[in-house]
Amino acid sequence: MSRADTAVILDFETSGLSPNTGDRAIEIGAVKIVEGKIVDRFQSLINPGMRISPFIEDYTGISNALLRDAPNSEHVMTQFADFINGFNLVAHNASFDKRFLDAELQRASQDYMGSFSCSMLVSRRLLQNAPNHQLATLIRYAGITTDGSYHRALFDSEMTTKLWLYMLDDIRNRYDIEQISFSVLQKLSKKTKKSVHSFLESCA
DNA sequence: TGCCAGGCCCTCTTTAGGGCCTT
Repeated sequence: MSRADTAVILDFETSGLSPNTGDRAIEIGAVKIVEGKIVDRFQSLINPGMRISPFIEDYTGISNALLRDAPNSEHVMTQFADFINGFNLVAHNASFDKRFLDAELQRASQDYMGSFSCSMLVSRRLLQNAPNHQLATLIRYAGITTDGSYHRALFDSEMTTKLWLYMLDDIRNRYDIEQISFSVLQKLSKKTKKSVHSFLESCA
């Protein structure tokens, strides 16, 4: 059984919303957890080979001047493929990060074997009383302290990691499940809101 | 020329529309 508390939690900053319309990754951050403990981190700016918009400069705080001297995608993604090797992956709104991960890895002729789970989909099932399911809102809702700025890749992946571990604890405490498998979290995302409780009780 | 993401989820649904979430 592969454990839900052993994974790489990642986050991309990008030039826009879709690699299909020419957008590129400009920063990647990731946290590696093994049995609930942080064992490694990964962070790098990525030179996208194009100028990013003033909106993205403002949104992320990452400037064109910073990116000019950053390593290219092939270099960064080759290192990152090694970092995630053998691990399952988590991201907040994973469908977004998966699209960029796939596109940037392909450029570097790299691949990965792990499966993806989405902290946002899990939170929609588990934290149904949260005001919304934006990462920053969920962090506040969970009472997790912060000491940095959102919209940077490593900080967001650190926050997603804390949220992920908070939700695993929540499941353990509420449903008395000793060990949660990664596949249970993936299945949880596909349950209807109403069926979450009975599903988790059946896992206990 | 004009437009430009896409997957998930809810509901006034399923022959669809619109909000959420990510940058």
